[in-house]
Amino acid sequence: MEAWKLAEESGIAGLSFREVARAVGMQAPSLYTYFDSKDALFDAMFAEGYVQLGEAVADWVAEAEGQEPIEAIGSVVAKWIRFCQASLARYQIMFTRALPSWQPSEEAYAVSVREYERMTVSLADIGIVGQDNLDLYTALASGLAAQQMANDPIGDRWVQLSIPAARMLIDDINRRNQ
Amino acid sequence: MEAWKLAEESGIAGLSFREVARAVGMQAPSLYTYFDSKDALFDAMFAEGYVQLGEAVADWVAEAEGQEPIEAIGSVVAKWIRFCQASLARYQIMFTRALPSWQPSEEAYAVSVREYERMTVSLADIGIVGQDNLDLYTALASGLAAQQMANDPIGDRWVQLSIPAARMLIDDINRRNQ
DNA sequence: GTCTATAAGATGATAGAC
DNA sequence: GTCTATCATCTTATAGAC
Repeated sequence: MEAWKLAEESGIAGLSFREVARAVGMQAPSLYTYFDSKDALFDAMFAEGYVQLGEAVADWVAEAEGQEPIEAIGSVVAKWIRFCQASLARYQIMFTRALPSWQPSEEAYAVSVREYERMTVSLADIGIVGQDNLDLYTALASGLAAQQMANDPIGDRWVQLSIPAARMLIDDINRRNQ
Repeated sequence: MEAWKLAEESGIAGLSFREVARAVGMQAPSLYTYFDSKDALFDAMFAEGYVQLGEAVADWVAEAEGQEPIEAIGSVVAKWIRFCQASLARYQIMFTRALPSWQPSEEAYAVSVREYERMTVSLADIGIVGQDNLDLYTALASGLAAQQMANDPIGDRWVQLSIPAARMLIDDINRRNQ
């Protein structure tokens, strides 16, 4: 999908249907054969982003196999932040409300829900269960990513805090479970 | 500033200079008397957002006077998330890279730095010092806000986790300081 | 300071030929 | 399926009258 590259410069909200057509060697009307509207294009990008995330997470989880919970979570979060950094546009459409007037279709949304549910299974394996704990986990991870993207988009200032953050969370959960 | 209202519907990236002029009872060319360009308007909005935040934070800190660190931080974070929820456009321009091709001017940026430094002083008062601890704090707070804005923009699902999150952070810092 | 008029161009989307 | 041509509208920004 060429659209990702084009959306990097001015953000997902600045993406032009015409430009996407041009980038794939078409005129704009021809692209309407593949996408009914610009919103349908956003929809495809949203779903594709979650498919990419699903494949990546499978690898990350496999690589973390056998590690202690803190290292496992910390390393997966660090890789997830890198995944966000790899594409601002993808990050914006998947995880923020950069396009308030756009909503994913039911089908596209279902893809993201499936990915969330897979995440909850992985987290349950290492003892993170319950909605509040899951919400605290997503807040911590997305906060590291948000700060990294906003204040150090090509560096690793918050990436480096992934392990300390994971330790903080795991210790907190263990303490409350005593 | 009428511009905020207009930017809510389609996000800060969808804000139109023309529309802003209209909303304040002017034609677009007249508004150029006050702002040299659209970027200059963004600049003024960015700076105004930080002025509003500064005033609000002063109140929040006063209200938290005498509370224990956990309650003090938790209540300020909860109020900060509400501040973000009050305006998506303000949240986007102040805390995200929703406009990748726009950068605040040096003067506007200085306003945000001053606000950050005031925050570090308040946090130092309750024992949160050192860049890593500050970065962990901003990650935690901005993560709660990011999840709230993206997944429950008018609710309080992550707002309610402000105190538990503050407890997690303070306990973690205390443990490391032992 | 504010206006009308306009430049110069982009946008999403459609009609209809081939 | 892809194209040219076009619609209708939007955009930022400027020139110049009052």
